Amino acid sequence: MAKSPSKPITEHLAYLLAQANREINRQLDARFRKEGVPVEQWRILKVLSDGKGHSMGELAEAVLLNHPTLTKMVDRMVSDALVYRVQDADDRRKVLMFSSDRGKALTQRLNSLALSQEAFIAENYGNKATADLKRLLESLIEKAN
Amino acid sequence: MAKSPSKPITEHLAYLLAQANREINRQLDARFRKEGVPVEQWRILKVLSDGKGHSMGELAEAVLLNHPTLTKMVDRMVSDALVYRVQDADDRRKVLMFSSDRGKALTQRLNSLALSQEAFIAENYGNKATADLKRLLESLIEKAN
DNA sequence: CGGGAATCGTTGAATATTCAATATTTTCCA
DNA sequence: TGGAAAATATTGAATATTCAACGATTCCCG
Repeated sequence: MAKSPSKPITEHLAYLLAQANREINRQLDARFRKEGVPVEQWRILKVLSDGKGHSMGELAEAVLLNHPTLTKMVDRMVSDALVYRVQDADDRRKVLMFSSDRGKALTQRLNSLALSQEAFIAENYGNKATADLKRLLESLIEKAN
Repeated sequence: MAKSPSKPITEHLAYLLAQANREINRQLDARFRKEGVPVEQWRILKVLSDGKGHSMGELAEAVLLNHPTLTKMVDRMVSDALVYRVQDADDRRKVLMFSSDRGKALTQRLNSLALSQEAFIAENYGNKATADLKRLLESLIEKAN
């Protein structure tokens, strides 16, 4: 009996997700390059763009970063005057994050870069395929939790 | 006119991919935990499991790592006696990587953990959905290059 | 052939991330 | 009420990744 060949790595869902994620993220990063902002900061700014004040825990969850990483990234963003911290009066363990005016202006520029990427993908990849893919991903994420 | 709400981040393909990738990778990492091996090392071992000898460039491409990161990860794996380097006789700029016996044995254990994850996903998420998702991802990856 | 340009992999320094431990505040229940 | 346990965010040390520069080899073309 020959050695079992075992499924090639390119057929594993985990690998396909990693590859697709890497590629799409690279393209988005390239668009953000001229603003000098990593994708994670866009996510943070976007979540904060409702003006409401989000705790670090909420943020970490929403932007797919763990706490210490987020803390340090926020430190940098505070240095750049994009966001600021306010201690939560109701629960003084918490810190509420807000976007500054400068942060809001940047958010709009980044949003438009991101939307243009989405449009580009939809165009090259097809509207239906894009919609189907999104739906399947949402459903996978929901099941996986 | 009210401030435009702009598309929520959870509707961006880039975000959905990042989220799904993160979740699936976490689960896989948890399974690999008892072997103490990160997912990237499994990818490397898997590519090398054809016994053929792959250059660092090939490997970097295949396992979604950039060159310096791969070099250092391979250094660690050499220390652990999982893989070894051989200078390519035909092109002495190149280094060919091979899996050791110890590496091959580990690969098999990891493969079976990975397959069990795939089975788990297929079961919870549905065979059809899984197949559809894979197909769409493959096609996205192809288009994106 | 000769030599400049390209390719391949590694290195060192700078940067970023992670893990474990900590400080602070709140919650809960005995 | 008192105090142990839980929740929240940060810190510092250890680890990993990235960027730019380098050394070695091969390619290519004048």
